[in-house]
Amino acid sequence: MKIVTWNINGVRARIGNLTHWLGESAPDIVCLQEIKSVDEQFPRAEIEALGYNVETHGQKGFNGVAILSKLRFDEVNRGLPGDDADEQARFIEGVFSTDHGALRVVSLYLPNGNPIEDPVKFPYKLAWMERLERWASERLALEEALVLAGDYNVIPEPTDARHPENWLGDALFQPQTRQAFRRLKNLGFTEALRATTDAPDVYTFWDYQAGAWQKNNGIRIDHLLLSPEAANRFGSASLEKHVRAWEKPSDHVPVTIDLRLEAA
DNA sequence: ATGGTTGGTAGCCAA
Repeated sequence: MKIVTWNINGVRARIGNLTHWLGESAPDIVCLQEIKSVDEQFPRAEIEALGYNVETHGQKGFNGVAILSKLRFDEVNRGLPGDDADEQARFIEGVFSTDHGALRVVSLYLPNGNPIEDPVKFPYKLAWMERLERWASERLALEEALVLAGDYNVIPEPTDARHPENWLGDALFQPQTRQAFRRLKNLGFTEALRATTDAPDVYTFWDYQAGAWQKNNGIRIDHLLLSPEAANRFGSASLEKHVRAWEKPSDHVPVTIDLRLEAA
């Protein structure tokens, strides 16, 4: 089973890109972030025509996440628990049936948090990470295959940036940010891409500005965390970097994992 | 080098 996370940076601006990629990559489950669309305007018909079930958690203008799946959804949950006042659409969970029991897949878009001096934005990021850790801890107790996939807006280590020195003042690379990500992982998750390779220069995002893609000035901020039950079925992770060179690309590329699971 | 680019939206904001 092929599961992918991709920050698409505007699903309506990228629908041709998305359907073409779905055709060539043929993923089973796709976690999208930054759909920048309300649910009513999500281009679901084009995607359903390719054989996918579509569940969205949209918002006007910004944010928004979705899960596309060839498997039928047994259950869908929208929003990260822990703060009823949080109206930002950054979290959706789907549950599926496989030949090895339940599979839970989350598409998450973790807050950016910049600028760090802002009285709201960076604290919101850290609070969101605390909520995620609490939620993940509860889900791990279920002892099911769980995949937390998304744009974490976290550069875990200096080797995850081409120029780490340029990110020292950035919310994506703050010590508190990195520590919160480590705390989450250390609950018992396997980080799929780093379980596959420890090579440097493995990036998932290149800014549109200043020729970042051409210079390979990237960062690795899109991650898939696997529960022990998912890690036991894990094959390998890979990047679909070629889509970054397409016309009108997203600034992120798809990150793909293979799990030895089949739809039940 | 405090630049540069993009999407969504309608003024700039978020990234």
